Amino acid sequence: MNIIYKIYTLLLKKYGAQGWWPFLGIGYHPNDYSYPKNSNQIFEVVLGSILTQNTTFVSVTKAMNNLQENNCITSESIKAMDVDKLKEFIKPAGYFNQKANYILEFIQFYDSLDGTIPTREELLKVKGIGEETADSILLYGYNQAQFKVDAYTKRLLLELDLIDEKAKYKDMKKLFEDALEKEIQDEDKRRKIYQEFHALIVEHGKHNYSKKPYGIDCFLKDEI
DNA sequence: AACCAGGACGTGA
DNA sequence: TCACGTCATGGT
Repeated sequence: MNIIYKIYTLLLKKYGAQGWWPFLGIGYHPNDYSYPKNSNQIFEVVLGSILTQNTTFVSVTKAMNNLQENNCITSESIKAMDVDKLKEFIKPAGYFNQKANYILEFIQFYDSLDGTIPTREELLKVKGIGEETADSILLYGYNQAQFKVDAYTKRLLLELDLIDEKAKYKDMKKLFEDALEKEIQDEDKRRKIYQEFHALIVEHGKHNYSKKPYGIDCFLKDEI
């Protein structure tokens, strides 16, 4: 077992399945990786992916609830509403001016897809979708085996001495994907692990890599 | 009161 | 390419 996969097993043992997505309604379903099931649910994941940029889960949940309570959780309903209303609903998530525009930009792109699955390159051309959001959309929205890297991931890798400071997003993404491809051959099984792994890193990150100095009580340092 | 959150973009060097 | 400022609300 390589070190990356070992980190996954250790995190899973400590925190259990996180059951990320959906944000809304029925809530999280640990060990259920079947979401989303239709176009509206895919769009809901995109909304969450954009709103969650540099913001906390709780703030995004407020924004998502605002949207749902006003029946504005679909791309069609958002297109039909006033932009200022949209900004008002998503305000708790921060950067509401930018994010409102990002959402509208994505809807144009989403309509042009006509139900087909976008490539990562196509997503990256949409204003407001960077590497992490693209991977989030593909991984949790389209159930594609794309590993998502975030700030916690980099801090963890740094603290475990698996990368250096100047490691870039693609370097870290490749580190995880190469390691997990060797361990897990079945792509759909791997995709489920990608989904769970990132959620586990966030959970571990909240506890150990949120405030400096990072990782002082990180149990992974002793186990690896 | 400073710092950070499930980041991305625009700018200048 | 890369370092840096900006975007903004909300919790600790």
